[in-house]
Amino acid sequence: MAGTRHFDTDDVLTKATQAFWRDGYEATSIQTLEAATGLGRGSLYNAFGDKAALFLAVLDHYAKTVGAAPLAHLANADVRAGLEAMLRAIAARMDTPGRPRGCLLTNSCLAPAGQTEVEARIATLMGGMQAALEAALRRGVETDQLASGADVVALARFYCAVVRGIGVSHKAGADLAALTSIVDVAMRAFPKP
Amino acid sequence: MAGTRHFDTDDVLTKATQAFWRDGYEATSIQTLEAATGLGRGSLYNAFGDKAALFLAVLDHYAKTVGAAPLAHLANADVRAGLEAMLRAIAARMDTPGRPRGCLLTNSCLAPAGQTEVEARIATLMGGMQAALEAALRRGVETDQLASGADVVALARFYCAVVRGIGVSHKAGADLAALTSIVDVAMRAFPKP
DNA sequence: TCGATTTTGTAATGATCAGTCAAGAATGGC
DNA sequence: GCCATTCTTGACTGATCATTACAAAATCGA
Repeated sequence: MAGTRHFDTDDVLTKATQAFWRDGYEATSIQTLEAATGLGRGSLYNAFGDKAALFLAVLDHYAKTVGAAPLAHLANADVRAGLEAMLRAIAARMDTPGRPRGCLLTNSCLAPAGQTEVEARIATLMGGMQAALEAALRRGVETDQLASGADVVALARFYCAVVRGIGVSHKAGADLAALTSIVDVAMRAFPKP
Repeated sequence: MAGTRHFDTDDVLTKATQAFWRDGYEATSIQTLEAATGLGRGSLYNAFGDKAALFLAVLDHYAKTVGAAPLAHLANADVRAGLEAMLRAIAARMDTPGRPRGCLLTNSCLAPAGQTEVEARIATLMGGMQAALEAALRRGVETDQLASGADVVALARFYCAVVRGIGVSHKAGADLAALTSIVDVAMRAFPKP
């Protein structure tokens, strides 16, 4: 029953992402991944390498799909509106039923396996979001939507922290109404032009 | 070498807290706890029960010591000043060298132990902080420091999320300057009287 | 001083973990 | 149609895990 690959890599990564997202890196065993993906042990090791390498592939896949989607709102010409839309999109998507709770990156950031490479990748991917926020805010300064003295780095750090706080709150059981009320208050920290 | 207890319960709990805080519930083995506390396997099981029961004791010990300390600032008559002092104290304490990164409760919430009793305890302890914030903010409304229409529940949720976001940011590598800049921005969301 | 009780150290248990390996099976190039 | 290559399967390995059982040792009440 072999010779050519029996599965689609993206599909397997999506299923593996669900498993890691739901249970965390350490609590997700190879056996769990076999059941989640439908692949055998050997196929997983043959296609992705060891568990840490598979997790790195999962992190990248998550960042490209789930993580990147809300960032598109930052392209809005109105920086404040774009930021708010991004936050609301993040809150709304978290609430979709059947989806693992919280954010995979945030969850994994706090459950390090001692794998330095994994920690570095998480830091890189998280830094990407902060960089995107900084870029959008800097554009806001250039277009006079924010005062020229606005501390865009501090603002980016803050809204990054809010996103992470929303992830933790959701993981801890918060519902959509609670998450959106956090967004409401967070937007009051946005500086006037 | 036995007959009477050779250790102080609080001291052992403090050492066990460090271990769980640093590595997380699952990554902390009984062997690690033996080394961290200086106790043998038998003593640990005899004194605390199984690993989950020990972790519950650790969570309570953490909440009573590390977690409760910053909340004292909320007793300030000036609600806004008390809240800001609490946030700054949390940020400052996180930065102390040698201390495990992040917040034990937040870390444990995101890296679930699979034990429902543990998860329930974490939710309870986290809820305690939100309740303390709500009480302080409600007092602010009663003393006309906040407008009577202020949504104290939403504000409490928001500042709770900020604290969690600060914890994640610190775990992810943020330094004291970064954490305090998050506090600076967060305080701008506090409503004017 | 002596027996009952509690604590401690150590060894052993069964389960589960990540990772490996050899053999079988199906494909593609020729 | 055949061979080399690639993929899958399933059993296996050694390590580590939490937990228990048991015996030695030390204290306390009498």
